[in-house]
Amino acid sequence: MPEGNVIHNQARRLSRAFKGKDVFVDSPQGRFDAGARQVSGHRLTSVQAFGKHLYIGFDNQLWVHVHLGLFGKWQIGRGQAPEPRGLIRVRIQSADHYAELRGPTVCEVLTDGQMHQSITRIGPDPIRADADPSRAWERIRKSSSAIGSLLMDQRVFAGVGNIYRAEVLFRHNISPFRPGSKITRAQFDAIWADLVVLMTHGSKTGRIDTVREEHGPDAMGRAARVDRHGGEVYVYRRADMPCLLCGTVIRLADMQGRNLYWCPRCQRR
DNA sequence: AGCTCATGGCGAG
DNA sequence: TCGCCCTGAGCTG
Repeated sequence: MPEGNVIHNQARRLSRAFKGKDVFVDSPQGRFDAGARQVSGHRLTSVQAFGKHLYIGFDNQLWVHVHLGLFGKWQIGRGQAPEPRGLIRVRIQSADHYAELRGPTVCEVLTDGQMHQSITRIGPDPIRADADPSRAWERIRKSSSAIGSLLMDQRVFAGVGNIYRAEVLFRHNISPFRPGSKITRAQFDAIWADLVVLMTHGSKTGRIDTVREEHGPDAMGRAARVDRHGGEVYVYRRADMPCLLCGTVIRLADMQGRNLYWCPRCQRR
């Protein structure tokens, strides 16, 4: 259940384990048999992350494109792969590592042309050095949609998910309901710069920590929330608990089918 | 055993 | 906006 930071983290780990190696690829579950056959036995040449999308390249000019969706999970280990347990869509094995993929929403083989076509549909990714934030700004400044929606739109901010959305808006005192057109250039620049720092950090740790040092464990005499995913956050999954900065009860609403958390006092329209 | 929930995204209406 | 797809964990009985 990953946001872009986790995909980048896994891309690095997959690269370290398999890049430059001849790999055996199969699908114990069977749903990716045909795809696995197209790349198995080939040298794995590249692992790229764009937002929440992962592309694994092989020396026959084919890519395996993976999107984990809400349930997908990679498990990477050293040594021999264990007996398959549960539903394993894809398994990659080299002489000394193995990786298991479960529950992805997308798992498909792409040609080189299709892969490049695919990445043009993905917006700028704050974790990538080659990202162009002006593409995001151009969409936001003329949009009447709520900024809370725009942050979740992968054509606007690639890799931002429900946790970063809630947390970055809290950090900038912006209501998730404010329309994109009411976001100033300075606010956008600050949000983007913050996402670069937060998400790059998150890609190294594999978790999402957003609480500023000065608001650490003793803010208002309350411990900052350590969420189930392992990171320390201000508002995410803290509905009905007091805001760490002002004590107001954190609110929960449904925004396009996803849980939205915010502090109605700290975050202004 | 069965239900609910989750860091996502798509297509139908 | 809704329903549906993907899987497993953590409850409840």
